[in-house]
Amino acid sequence: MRISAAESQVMEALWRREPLAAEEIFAEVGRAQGWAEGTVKTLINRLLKKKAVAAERDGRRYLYRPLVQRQDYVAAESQGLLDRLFDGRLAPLVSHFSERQKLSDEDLAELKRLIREIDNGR
Amino acid sequence: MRISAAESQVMEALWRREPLAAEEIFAEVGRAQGWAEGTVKTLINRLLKKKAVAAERDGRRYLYRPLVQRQDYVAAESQGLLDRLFDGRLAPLVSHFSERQKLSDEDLAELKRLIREIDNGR
DNA sequence: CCTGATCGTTTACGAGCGTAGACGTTATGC
DNA sequence: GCATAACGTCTACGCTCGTAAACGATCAGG
Repeated sequence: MRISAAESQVMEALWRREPLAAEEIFAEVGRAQGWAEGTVKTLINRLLKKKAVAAERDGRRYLYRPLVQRQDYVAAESQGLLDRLFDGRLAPLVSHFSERQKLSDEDLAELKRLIREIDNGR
Repeated sequence: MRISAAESQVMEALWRREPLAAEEIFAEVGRAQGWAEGTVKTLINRLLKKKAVAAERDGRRYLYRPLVQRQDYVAAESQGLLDRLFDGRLAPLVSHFSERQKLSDEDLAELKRLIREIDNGR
């Protein structure tokens, strides 16, 4: 079951801190997005139905936890993009950004460091 | 104006070869996707309304050309993903894939070559 | 000319999404 | 105990998408 864009905002809040009550989720993301409280409630409910979050009672209210891991969500989204646009390969994506002058010196340095690290681990 | 997933299939066909008639687009992507011809016609029309493709008459039919460039589409999608999930930076994305064992030796080699290239250009 | 094939245009419909109000239930302070 | 505030649940509505059929115009062959 797919997590929509608005829903992912709620998930991000839960991935940052967990568990959260509806009120807290609203404070974390709803307000920033300009959402009414009802909107946040709907999103939470849809995520519950999708089994992306779990609820545990806490007195009069519920506390919510993510069931889907951010890792997995990020992996699915990234792989999807890579498959759709870059033939499933990473290098063309990096290449794309470098061609668009979207690679700062800092990015480049980070990439180098990263690659050295990976090399060391093999 | 956003290009949807199904619509992007049509765009991909036009990016590969241009211009194309509706019939050809259907042959290129519709059939592979298991779409009926009507479906392809709808997609083309929506893309026309979105000004993502242009039509020029060719006898009894139209030939379609992309108005949006693949470069731009890819850039928008990629940047969106990066912003949403990786704080707008490329290195964390690469890092993500390496952590998930999604980097083959080949990928790694390609990345190295790429970085050397970029370095030479600076 | 008329008719059928071939295009494009219009209409349709259910699902998901963004957005949110209405309604119901329950705990709690007076 | 009762009114009220605080939660969660249910209902709603317009829009986009995926999917496609129906309809209408037009060209070509008989």
